Amino acid sequence: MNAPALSQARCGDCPIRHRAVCARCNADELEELDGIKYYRTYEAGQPIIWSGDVMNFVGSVVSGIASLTQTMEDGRTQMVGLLLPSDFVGRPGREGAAYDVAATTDVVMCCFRKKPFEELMERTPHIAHRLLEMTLDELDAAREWMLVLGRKTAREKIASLLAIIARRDATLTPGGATNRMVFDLPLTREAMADYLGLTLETVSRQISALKKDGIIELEGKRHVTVPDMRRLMEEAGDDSDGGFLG
Amino acid sequence: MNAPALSQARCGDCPIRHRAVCARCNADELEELDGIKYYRTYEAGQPIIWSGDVMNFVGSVVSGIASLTQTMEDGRTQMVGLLLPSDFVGRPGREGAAYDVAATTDVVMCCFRKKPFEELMERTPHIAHRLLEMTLDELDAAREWMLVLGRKTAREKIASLLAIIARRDATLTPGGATNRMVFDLPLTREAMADYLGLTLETVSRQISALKKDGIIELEGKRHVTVPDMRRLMEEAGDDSDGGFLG
DNA sequence: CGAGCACTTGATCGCTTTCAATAGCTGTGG
DNA sequence: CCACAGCTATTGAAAGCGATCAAGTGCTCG
Repeated sequence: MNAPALSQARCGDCPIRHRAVCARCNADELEELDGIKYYRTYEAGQPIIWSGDVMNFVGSVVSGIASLTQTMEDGRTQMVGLLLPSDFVGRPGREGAAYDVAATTDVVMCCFRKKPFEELMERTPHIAHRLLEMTLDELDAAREWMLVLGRKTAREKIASLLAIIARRDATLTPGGATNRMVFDLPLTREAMADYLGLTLETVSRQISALKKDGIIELEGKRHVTVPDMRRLMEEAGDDSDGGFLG
Repeated sequence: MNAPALSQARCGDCPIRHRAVCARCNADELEELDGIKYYRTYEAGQPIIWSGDVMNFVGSVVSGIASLTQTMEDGRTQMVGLLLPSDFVGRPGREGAAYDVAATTDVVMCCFRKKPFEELMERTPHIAHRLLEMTLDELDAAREWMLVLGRKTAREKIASLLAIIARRDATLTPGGATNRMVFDLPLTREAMADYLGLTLETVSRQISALKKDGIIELEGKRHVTVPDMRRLMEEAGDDSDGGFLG
């Protein structure tokens, strides 16, 4: 993590410049954002926000992965979102946080104090418009996940998760989407279970089964090779390849 | 259904005027909307939009209930949203529909041709801002539902659904939220199953069980009395009363 | 009166959970 | 250097919950 370097970084050099909430901003608007932004870093496993807390800031994930989770009184937890670089955290116009946010890997956040950001958004349609677009995308993702949670088998759930991670990796990697994909799992078995609505034992079993059937290859616990994405998509129960390949 | 009357209705008299996407519009803006809007009615069971179709319009549900569903090739379906009066249908800035939309009860929609609406939105922050707000609310609802789908038991799922319907009824009814609630189920057992990620047999069994245990009373198949909302909320597994009562 | 539909109820099956033991890895301290 | 604690992950055996298969009820409508 190069947080110290980042804390002086200009928005123009920002790695998520073209995908985050500020994607549509012009030079003047960026200048304003520059004035109210600050960076924060979190180590893997650390909480970022507690559900119910007053939100003093909103912001974007610059690097690393964070998770959004809900917990019931008896301890059952469900991950309701995975936050990747450029994803937005916090809801303008609301006081308290609705979910727990935690760093899954080491995370760097670009934060804005909430009030100034809200004021800036009021008079900057570029930001409001981009935020609407991002929120609609998240809503689509959440609804896609509802199908996974409600109707897919354990094996299909695992395959769906691996496919999503592979796809996201493809968008960040030069070379992009190919039929053979190699990536590292950013989640523990328990985090995968929380995301998929399963137990960690079932996750482990199904990963072993996919490995035995040659759908995936494992090196260590986290390094995954998918020799044939098409087969993985079939296992996920998605129609055709979900648009993964051209 | 009084669609003929509605087709001449002015926005000022609209029953969802203060909650829909046009909630923040001033008189001039309403005038513009008035010019591009038209009403359409759908009978219970009819499709409104097919997933993948080109969307020619967007719009608001004026009365009745519509459902948003996803379907896998093998026929498994998951409802991903319930559209109530004032809810918005369609996504500005996207060509095709992502989900099937169908009328669950008889439905009246206030429609806008997509292009003119998008243009109007570009120069009307009041609309864009309200749409962002509504989308954020829907995202919260979707995430709450992810917890239901991923982690709750069949009995808790049914209780959660009944609680949500009761709560929505309370917001529309004079008198509002009380500890004793009476309402009609707007969904068939099958639709409830699709929403909850269950089979219709399990839905039926759990409703019978809740009845046997005195959590609910049934008159016919659809008319529900909840003698004690607190008990229902407990069955749903929600912390305390979910803010239902003051 | 019979067809069609929504719903209920029963019996059985099987997938996922639960409970439990073990393996592999990393870091710490004797 | 090895022992041991602590953590993540794997694997096995048994239990339970919801799905599946199947029959039957009650209602509406032609």
